[in-house]
Amino acid sequence: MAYWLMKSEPDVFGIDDLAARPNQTEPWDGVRNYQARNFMRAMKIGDQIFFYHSNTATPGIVGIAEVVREAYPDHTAWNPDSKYYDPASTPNKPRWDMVDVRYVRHLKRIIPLTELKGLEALADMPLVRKGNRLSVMPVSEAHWNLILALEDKPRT
DNA sequence: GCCAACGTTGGC
DNA sequence: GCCAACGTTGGC
Repeated sequence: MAYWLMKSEPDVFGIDDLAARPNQTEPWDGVRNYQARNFMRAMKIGDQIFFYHSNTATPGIVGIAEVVREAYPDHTAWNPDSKYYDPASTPNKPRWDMVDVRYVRHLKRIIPLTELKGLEALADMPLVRKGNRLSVMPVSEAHWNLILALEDKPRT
């Protein structure tokens, strides 16, 4: 089993929105970056995901989700009315994929980006590197466990 | 709202 | 294939 981190803007679709969906499940559509898409293609059912809130007052990891359907074509790319429309993608030759993710739980507290940046052990995590804009990224098992342990610790 | 960093596009 | 211009991300 692998671990991932996926970013979303809470004003658009936050973890509370995921928890409120039927079956607490939602297709992760709208990814229009090749690197992020390729990571989604590598996801397997049961993989665990850190749900990250970006573009908000306190960006950080807020909860956990899991993969319940592996990569399949993102049909929003074919819809001219969608803000994710990409005329280069067609049903015969889909360019973009998505996965379905299901809510698992909120973390006991938000783990803010500022706190993650302060941890030497996470220095090589793409998330904390300057200028990183990847919206989907792998998380090593060591990092996953380290970050999970933070939710029971008071902020340092 | 600003703007640094980065990915993509398209002219040549 | 290069690279300038442009658009987007996302922290602050």
